[in-house]
Amino acid sequence: MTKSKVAKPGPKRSRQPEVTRRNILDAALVEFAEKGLAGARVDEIAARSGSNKRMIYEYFGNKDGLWLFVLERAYEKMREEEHAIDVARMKPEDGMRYLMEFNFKFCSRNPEFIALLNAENLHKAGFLRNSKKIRELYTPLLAVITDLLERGAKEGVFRKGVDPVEMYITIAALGFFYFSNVHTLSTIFGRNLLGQKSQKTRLDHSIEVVLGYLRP
Amino acid sequence: MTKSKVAKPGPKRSRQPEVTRRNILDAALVEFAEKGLAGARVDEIAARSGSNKRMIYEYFGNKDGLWLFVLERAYEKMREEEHAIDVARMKPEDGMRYLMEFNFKFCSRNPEFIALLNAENLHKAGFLRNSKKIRELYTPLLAVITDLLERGAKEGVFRKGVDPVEMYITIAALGFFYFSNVHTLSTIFGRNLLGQKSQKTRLDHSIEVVLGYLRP
Amino acid sequence: MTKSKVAKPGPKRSRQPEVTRRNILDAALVEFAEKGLAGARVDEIAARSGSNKRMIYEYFGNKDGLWLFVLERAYEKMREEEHAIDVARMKPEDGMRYLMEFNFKFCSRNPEFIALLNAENLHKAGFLRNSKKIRELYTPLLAVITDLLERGAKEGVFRKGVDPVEMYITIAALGFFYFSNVHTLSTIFGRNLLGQKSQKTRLDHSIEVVLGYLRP
Amino acid sequence: MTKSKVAKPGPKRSRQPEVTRRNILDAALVEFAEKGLAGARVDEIAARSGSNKRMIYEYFGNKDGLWLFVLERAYEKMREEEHAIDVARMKPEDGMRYLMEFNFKFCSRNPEFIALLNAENLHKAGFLRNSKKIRELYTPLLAVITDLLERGAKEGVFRKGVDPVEMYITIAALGFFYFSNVHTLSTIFGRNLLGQKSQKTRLDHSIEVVLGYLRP
DNA sequence: GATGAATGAGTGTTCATTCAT
DNA sequence: TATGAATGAACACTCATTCAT
Repeated sequence: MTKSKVAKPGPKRSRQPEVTRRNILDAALVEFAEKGLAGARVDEIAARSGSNKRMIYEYFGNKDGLWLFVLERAYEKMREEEHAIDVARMKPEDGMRYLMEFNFKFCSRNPEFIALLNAENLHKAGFLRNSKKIRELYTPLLAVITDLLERGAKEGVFRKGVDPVEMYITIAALGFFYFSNVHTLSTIFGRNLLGQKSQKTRLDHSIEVVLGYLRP
Repeated sequence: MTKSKVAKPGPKRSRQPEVTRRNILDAALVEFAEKGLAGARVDEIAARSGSNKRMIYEYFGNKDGLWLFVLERAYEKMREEEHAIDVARMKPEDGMRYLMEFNFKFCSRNPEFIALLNAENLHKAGFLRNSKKIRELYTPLLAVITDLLERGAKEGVFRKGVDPVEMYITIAALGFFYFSNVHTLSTIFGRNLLGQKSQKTRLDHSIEVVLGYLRP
Repeated sequence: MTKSKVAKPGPKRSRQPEVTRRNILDAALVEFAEKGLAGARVDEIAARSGSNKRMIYEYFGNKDGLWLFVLERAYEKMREEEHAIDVARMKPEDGMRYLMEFNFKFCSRNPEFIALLNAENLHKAGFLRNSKKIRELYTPLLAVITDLLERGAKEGVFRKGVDPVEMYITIAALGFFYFSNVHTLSTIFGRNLLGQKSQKTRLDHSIEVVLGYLRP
Repeated sequence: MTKSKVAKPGPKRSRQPEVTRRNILDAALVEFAEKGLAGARVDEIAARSGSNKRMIYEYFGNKDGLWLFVLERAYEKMREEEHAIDVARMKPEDGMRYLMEFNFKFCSRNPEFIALLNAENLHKAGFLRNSKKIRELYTPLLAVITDLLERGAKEGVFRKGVDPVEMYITIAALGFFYFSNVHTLSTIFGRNLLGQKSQKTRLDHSIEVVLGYLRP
């Protein structure tokens, strides 16, 4: 186990700040999502990133700073995808269906996002509240929902007077909760709710609940 | 085991195993709910409990063991309250309304339960899966929902063919998600969603969603 | 939020891995020899080494790992010195005399070695058995003894048919036991057996026992 | 010490001070011999003894006090057995043979004694030195050896001028060392030295060494 | 005399963070 | 910019010992 004193040539000194930064963020996302803020290990993030601890402190100040960056990045990603949604020309019912499917599937393929949000809620959104960046990322989904509800009501296919914020929360809940609690639910019901079939059944039911409710 | 004495230990050496045990569990519930498993501190739990660390290890083996006990106790508590629900003689619609209200308000007044469940899901329900005790506590709510759906369908006030498990998840989601994500949602929407008014609005909306969906 | 930390200067960050490592091993040897494995304190070793606890775990994994390294090093040291012995050209009787003296004096000036071996025997050689390194360090003394016995027998100055392994154990015993039990023996006999004179008397006697036995 | 009572304590509350005392000492001997003073656990001793910790402190003051009692008892036992030796009427050579066999076999069947003595030497015989009781138990073996050497010399079968104390140490060494270091030796030589055959070979060799040396 | 709950000072180990190179 | 050795505070957990019953 004797370590040589010879100065090592440095096998992978990348000297690519942006790459290093991104590698750290990627590694941190995984680690934080797996273990939460308190459970995550800076050493582990450094190892996973292929970089080293010093760089984490260089770029992000400290563990908490890194957490904030990861959180901001996760929100950005979601918002970017949400922006891609265009239901303006869809029929209200189709639009709502599409939108719920998007939300459901986003949760399905981004379990880290779920974990991150739950952790952030554990901290009473302390980081989020201090992030100007995130507060500015007002969810565009709300605008889309508002538009759909208004058009639906005007066309007589949706009931009137539905509050868009409540509708938003309901839609979010129907997707998020399932994946957020999938392990405890699977355990209690004795089924693997992450299976393809279970997910489809769940999505169909959710859509039916919302559309059933919206019908006048 | 005498439980006649008050929970607060005397000046020193109270010598009441059951009381000590309970005090530790109470303190642990608070600490775990506030900081999660990794973030919780055994020292802090000991201090809060008015006892000392050694007793924690005496009664619960280690931190993980304590976590499991706290989790089991939280589930038990919920199940006990659920058992008290009797909607057998209510009209299906009233029963459903009552049941949703119960679920919503349980989440509202037991934020620790929310935090605990989220943390347990972070661990992929690893503890839950190993707890025979909890697995046996099959949620009685499911039976109640099944009964309501059947009676409602028979009486023609509810649509037919609704899967009780899906219905259960939907109801749970509509209550749990709101309180689970209340801090991030409050931050993003810039309102205090924990206010009485917001809660009432939310509950009313949720009930309306479910009943609107169920109407044939 | 995660941990409150204050930056302290720290007077000496030597940054010399090999030196740090060695300092730890040196300190550990003393501490282990003085108090055994269970009685030794990692804190104490860190303090004596002039380094800190974290480095111990960095280099040796844990207390047991450190013990193993110390043990291995002690064996290596003995083996190195043993290698320096060259009795090939000495007359058998002189060679045997020299060899016993070496063994006796090695024990005399390496009391830590004695303590270490006794502790390891308390653990039923559990660490030794798992150390590939040590098992490979087959004692060269045995080869030397074998050669002496053979030459002596051939030359007619030593009795024939003496088992080298038994001879080895006898020689080892006559040196090791004295120093291993010197404190209890001194107490019981009411003399300081560590004195120069006592040691000389003892060595002379031991040599005489072996040579007396070996004479045909 | 009354030995009339049966060793088995009652199901609970035995109210037999002497029995409790003895059970504790028995348990402590095993625990101390297995793990040394520092490594032994008071809890474990209490559990093994079938009694409880309070009694240990009642009877022996503290852990160190218990150690001293165990040590004294071990010495007493050895001295009692040594007293049973009667070689006064044996021929010197037979006497010496018998005595070495006794010593060897005593070590063989009392490994706890070995462990205890080694531990005590680790502490530089600190406890022994403070035990008036033990210091008074001057080894009777020495007298026996002196007698044998004198008779042997007078009869012309043993060499003259052999120091009895040196002879005592040599004999002790030849028995004690083998069992004291049996695990490390077994590991290094790759044989189980505790086997019947190995022991016999060893004893025969030891006797031959001493007798070979003593012959004029 | 006996029991076992209670205690506080450790004890090995891990962590986020800093600094020399 | 990059590296990884170094640090001390904290962490989970253990121990000998005491005390109420």
